[in-house]
Amino acid sequence: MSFSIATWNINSVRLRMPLVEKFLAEYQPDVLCLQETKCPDDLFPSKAFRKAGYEHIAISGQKGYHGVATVARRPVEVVDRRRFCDIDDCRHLSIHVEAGDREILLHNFYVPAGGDEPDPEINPKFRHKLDFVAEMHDVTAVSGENYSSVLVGDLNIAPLEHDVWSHKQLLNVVSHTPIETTSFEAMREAGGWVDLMRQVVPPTEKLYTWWSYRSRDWVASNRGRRLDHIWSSADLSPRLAGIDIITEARGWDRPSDHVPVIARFDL
DNA sequence: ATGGTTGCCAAGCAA
Repeated sequence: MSFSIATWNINSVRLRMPLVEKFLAEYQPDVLCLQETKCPDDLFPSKAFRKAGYEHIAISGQKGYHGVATVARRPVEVVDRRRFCDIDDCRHLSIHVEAGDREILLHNFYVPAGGDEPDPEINPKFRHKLDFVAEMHDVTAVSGENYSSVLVGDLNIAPLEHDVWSHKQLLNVVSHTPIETTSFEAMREAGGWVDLMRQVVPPTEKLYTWWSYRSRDWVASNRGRRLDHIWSSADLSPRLAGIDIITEARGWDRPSDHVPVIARFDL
């Protein structure tokens, strides 16, 4: 059977619910992981999700900032809402979901953006980001005979040279500094995670999931970055049927600055 | 080098 998982930093789920509905109707992923919902749990638009066929909803939200949610067309069981760096931010949610011949442990992450100054000594937000990634080292790709792991989210780091529009010009820009990209890749490899987007698209090819709001014409300038990621345990990688980056969503009315990414599996 | 935009909510802060 086919099974698909989508991830999307929505930048306010309530404001963009019409776009979420459009996306779900058009692409019908089995599971959708959202980040930056900016919505307390009691105000989450559950009704609209149920109406769209996504009756199973796990949320970890707070007022105004951060927040993650995982919605699905089949039952999900919350495994954990982990706190990182001893801060109460809602940046992680993990669930179990049945998919074909196996159970999947699915992590939904919103890694701190890190502020503007890429120096942990003077910028506490950058320090927090580095500490957060360091703490992610013990989030590992657990797998067994009928058990696999997937990790998705807005990880706010573009690790490879062609994950940004200009490697040279972004080397000192938060999201692509060597200290971030090195620890990010080390963390991914230590956890046993496979970068599924790069399994499909060779690292020599440009690949973006985010385009800044601060540009007159995001299409013409095309100064994107790959900040959103889908990783899996090694056993799932041969079952990947494809990756879809829904770039057109950046051009929808009042869009998020991130676009959805979908991984399709044959299970 | 700087400023560019958006969303939170009603002033700046975070991204």
